[in-house]
Amino acid sequence: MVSSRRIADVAAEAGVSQTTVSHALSGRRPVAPATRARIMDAVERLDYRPDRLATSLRMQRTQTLALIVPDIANPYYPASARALLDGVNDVGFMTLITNTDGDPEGERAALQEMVARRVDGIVMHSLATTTADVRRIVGPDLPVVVVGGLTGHTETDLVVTADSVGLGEAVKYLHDRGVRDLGFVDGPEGNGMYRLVAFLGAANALGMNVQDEWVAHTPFTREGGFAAAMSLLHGDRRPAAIMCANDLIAIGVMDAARALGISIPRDLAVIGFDDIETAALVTPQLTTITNPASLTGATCAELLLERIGRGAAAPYMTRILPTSLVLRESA
Amino acid sequence: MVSSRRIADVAAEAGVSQTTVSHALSGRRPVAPATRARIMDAVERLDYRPDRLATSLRMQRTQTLALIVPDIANPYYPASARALLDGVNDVGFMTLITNTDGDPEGERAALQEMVARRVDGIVMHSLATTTADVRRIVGPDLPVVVVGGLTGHTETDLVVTADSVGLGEAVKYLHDRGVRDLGFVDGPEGNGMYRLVAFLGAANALGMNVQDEWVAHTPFTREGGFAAAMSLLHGDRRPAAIMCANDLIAIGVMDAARALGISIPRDLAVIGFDDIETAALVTPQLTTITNPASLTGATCAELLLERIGRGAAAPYMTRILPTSLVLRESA
DNA sequence: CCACGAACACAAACCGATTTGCAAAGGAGC
DNA sequence: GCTCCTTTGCAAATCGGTTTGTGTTCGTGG
Repeated sequence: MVSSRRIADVAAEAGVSQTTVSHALSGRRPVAPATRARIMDAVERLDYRPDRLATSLRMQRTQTLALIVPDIANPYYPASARALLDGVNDVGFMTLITNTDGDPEGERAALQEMVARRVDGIVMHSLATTTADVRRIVGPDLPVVVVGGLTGHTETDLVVTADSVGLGEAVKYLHDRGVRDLGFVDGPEGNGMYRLVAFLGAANALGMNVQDEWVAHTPFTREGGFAAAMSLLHGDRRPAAIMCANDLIAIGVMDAARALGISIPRDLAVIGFDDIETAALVTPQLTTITNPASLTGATCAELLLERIGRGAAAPYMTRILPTSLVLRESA
Repeated sequence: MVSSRRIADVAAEAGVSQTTVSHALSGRRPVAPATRARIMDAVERLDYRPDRLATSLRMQRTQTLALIVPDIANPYYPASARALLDGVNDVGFMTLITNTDGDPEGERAALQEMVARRVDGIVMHSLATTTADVRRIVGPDLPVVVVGGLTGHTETDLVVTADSVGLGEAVKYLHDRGVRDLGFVDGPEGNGMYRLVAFLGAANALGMNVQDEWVAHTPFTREGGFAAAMSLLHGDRRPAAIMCANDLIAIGVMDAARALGISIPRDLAVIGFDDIETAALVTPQLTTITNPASLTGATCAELLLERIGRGAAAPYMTRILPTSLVLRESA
């Protein structure tokens, strides 16, 4: 109630030394039951709560994690963030969240700031930074989970979705329905382009026709998808289907089709990526590829806690999460 | 790169005292340009970055804020959070985010934890705690902005939306269209029920017929809305319109109507609250009341920074943000 | 040649906790 | 009644910075 109490106040109130209070609270050394009771009583009376700052400085751990995302307002991230927060709150961690807008410089700055704040671990949804870059910035010992990087050689723990599986399913589905002319609207250039690459691989494997002007880059937003599709659909020959790097882009593409009087899915099939909640609510309902956001967040929490428990020496871990095609109305 | 450097290392590298390094970096005392250059050089070479923990402990400010929300995965909050984060990042603040699920005990625990972590300020979307409770928990001096509490006597800074304005518009709109029988699906009982109260006020003023069994409480989710509507629409006499405490509930209500073969808006009008992005994408498009999420977050940032600048003595501030009816297809 | 100011070093206090080495008190065993 | 051990408490060092008071050195102007 009054100004915040220090451990010395508690010691005075209980008539013991600071040391004894600390030991009573942490249990690192035995304290007589009667003494402990007096101390607890004083703690209660003074409404004492240890300063986590001082504790952190002394213990060299902050019980704090960092979550670095491109944009928390992008509907994919909140679900993932929620699962992460739930997973780590149980063991007393709080989480600092920051946005980078996918900007490499922003990602670097965010990492440095988090290091300076001595977080115990970082979860990063990286678009523009490799795990090697990350490791170089944060130093060799800090637990880091990168979401969505490249598998294979990695210098952080990794959670990836098997995008190529879902994308392959989707391309095959379109192929089976007779589609041959395919477009793809990717995120901004230099975002890693994993999905574009996986898409092109699958499309090539089935001999699909993907013309260069049917591949566009745009921000991961509804507006971005709209703009990209408007120019992409204006050529004299247009693709029979457009796949997108996320659902918001796909919704924007559907906006554009509507604006141009193109019927979905009859004249144009549209497939998104992520399966955000909205995907099932739009008209027509969006056919998309599930990207298990909540599972991703929970897996990050698991990996990070395991890493914190095992130390930096243990080999890096990679978890691959499944994706799959969800058929609805847009394709 | 190597393990993290301390200020003493920089002092040694530059051949000056620790004191001079600190002064050079903070500018609190003059340092000769040549010396400063040597120091900056050493900082660069060693990749030194001051330990924010130690600085925070000494300076008694953490450059950290807390954002306490019921559920970051609820689509209303991310937009608000993003605006808040943007507003305070510019001045070097990072933000701890935590979820309470609207649980009073969770809200109390979150507040206490944030106080123990010595955050410089708190933004709380409160459902179950009064500003007086908050003030008692955090002590008299900590800057706090509560979103969505009761205006009038308050013990924190306050950002509220003028819910009654939008609700009044909506009720009047329905009245003008000849609707007399009205229902309301509110959030969980004990959530403050500001919207229910405002709704009832507006409905009474126009002589609407709001039967007790047409008012329900349910979680702020799609599933909650569905369940509430299923039982609400089962009576032998049902309302001609249902208004809801948020859009997710409203979407659930529409699910229920569809399941029961009730046509919207012909047989039942549905009006939501918040105008989340999805509202414009569902079918039929949801008529709802705008709740300017992004503006709310930005306003919280402003208020908090102003409060931090002015100190605890300045009188509490209240900002009232506009809401208004957005006509779409569901009513 | 002296006075004065600027630049900087040095040592120490401080923020608020944890942890260690050491000493005192108390009980058990003989 | 004495020794030995266990239990418990105290003082001080520590985490890594910031800040202050004092002292030293150097350069400049009178």
